[in-house]
Amino acid sequence: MTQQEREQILAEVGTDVVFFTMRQERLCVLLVRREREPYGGRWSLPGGMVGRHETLDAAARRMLASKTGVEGVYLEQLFTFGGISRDPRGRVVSVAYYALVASDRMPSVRNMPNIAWHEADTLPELAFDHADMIAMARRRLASKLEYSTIALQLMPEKFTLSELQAVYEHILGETLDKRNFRKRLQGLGCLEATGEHHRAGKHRPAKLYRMKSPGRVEFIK
Amino acid sequence: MTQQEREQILAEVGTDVVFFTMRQERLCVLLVRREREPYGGRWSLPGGMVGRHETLDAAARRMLASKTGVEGVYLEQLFTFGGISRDPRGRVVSVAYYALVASDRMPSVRNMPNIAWHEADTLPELAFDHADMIAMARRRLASKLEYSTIALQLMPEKFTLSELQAVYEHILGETLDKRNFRKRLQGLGCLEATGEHHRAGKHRPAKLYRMKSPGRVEFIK
DNA sequence: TTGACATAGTGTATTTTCAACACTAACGTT
DNA sequence: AACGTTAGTGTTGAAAATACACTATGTCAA
Repeated sequence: MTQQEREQILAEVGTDVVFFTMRQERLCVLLVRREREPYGGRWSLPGGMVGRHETLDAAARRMLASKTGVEGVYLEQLFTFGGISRDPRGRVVSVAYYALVASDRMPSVRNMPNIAWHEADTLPELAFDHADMIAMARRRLASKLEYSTIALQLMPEKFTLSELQAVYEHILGETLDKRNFRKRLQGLGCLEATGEHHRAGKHRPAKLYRMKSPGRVEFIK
Repeated sequence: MTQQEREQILAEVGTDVVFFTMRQERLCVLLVRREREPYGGRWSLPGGMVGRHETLDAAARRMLASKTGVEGVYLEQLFTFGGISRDPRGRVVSVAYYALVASDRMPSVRNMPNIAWHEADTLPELAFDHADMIAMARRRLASKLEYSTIALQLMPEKFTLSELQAVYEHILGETLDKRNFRKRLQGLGCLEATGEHHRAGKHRPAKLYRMKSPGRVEFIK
């Protein structure tokens, strides 16, 4: 392989992260407003180039930490996007990730006008192929709800079963039967009651639960 | 970003393809013997660098075509491997794919001593992180058997239900009940009897089936 | 204090799906 | 014609998923 050929095939490798959280029972995605061209002014996913001495996972975590300061969240490789013209500046292959953060660990993005949580159902026009990435991440998330405990990564430390059900319903886009839902989730054996109660209005307080092994995602069935 | 920083983050992007077929009821993987260092003499997956003006999928298909001549096979992105030291020559990020080819379209690799099909159960020591790629591809293939018709991509144009069952059993590593298997597969509605029969020994001939939509992989249930 | 309201919490009956299981059919061979 | 070998076929019981409605416990206001 000549040096010239070698130049030919070098590319930039980036990562973009679809960062989900729940806010007011809505699934939200963290977006960053681009300052420069291309797509100046448009919203985009947090992302950037992978360092020469950095793994892909580490790069994705760095993207999150640099924009939000959060660490230790659930992160999973999603898909690698390699369209030839996906970045008008040149060939950039992007390894997309998705991440989940519990709503109580969700970083504040106030005072940062160029970083904001957007409802996943009503996204603005996005830069690059980021809309495709988000769509794929949503599909992956929804399908993982069916066979893993991944939804718990979106919950705060303590939560009620009704809140958990609302998360499932919102992501799946369908309503679930309350009794069947509770039977199934409690049957998994990865939740425990805290003994505390959550008072939220003029009605019966709800029991608070927590994960037995926070951070652990289990496959079920 | 300075030019120097830009150099820092350029990487080579390659693809490696885990190419499966069935031979004598065994799952096999196409391997290529490396001629040069590193890992000179070891077996490796067919792979190479992604061209500057080539999508990732196209690159993966090119790897297959250049080694085997086959085209139009089932191909799916598997995972992107980005370990820092996975290639001792320098930073190479590899987008791994896996591919399936029907046994009757399986290319001949005779007269090519450096290309060979190896049984997936008894692989030699492999170059780079290719053993990880194959292991992941096998897991993915096995799990897709459960919820898609992907196994049909490994079958020749016409096949018997017993042959199909043998493929399932081999990949899943467990025996299946004949009646339940036939009930399920025939119930999918993607097979049709050809009317022909397959004579193979001193016993009752088996009906031959074909896919209604060859090449199409459907999700089930 | 009591009645209205709102959400939490609970069990059973039915349907559907999955799993286990054994014999007859058709061909070749001796 | 009897034997060996694989093809082909239904039923039954168990388990899992689904559908479904009422009581419990708090707040608030009259």
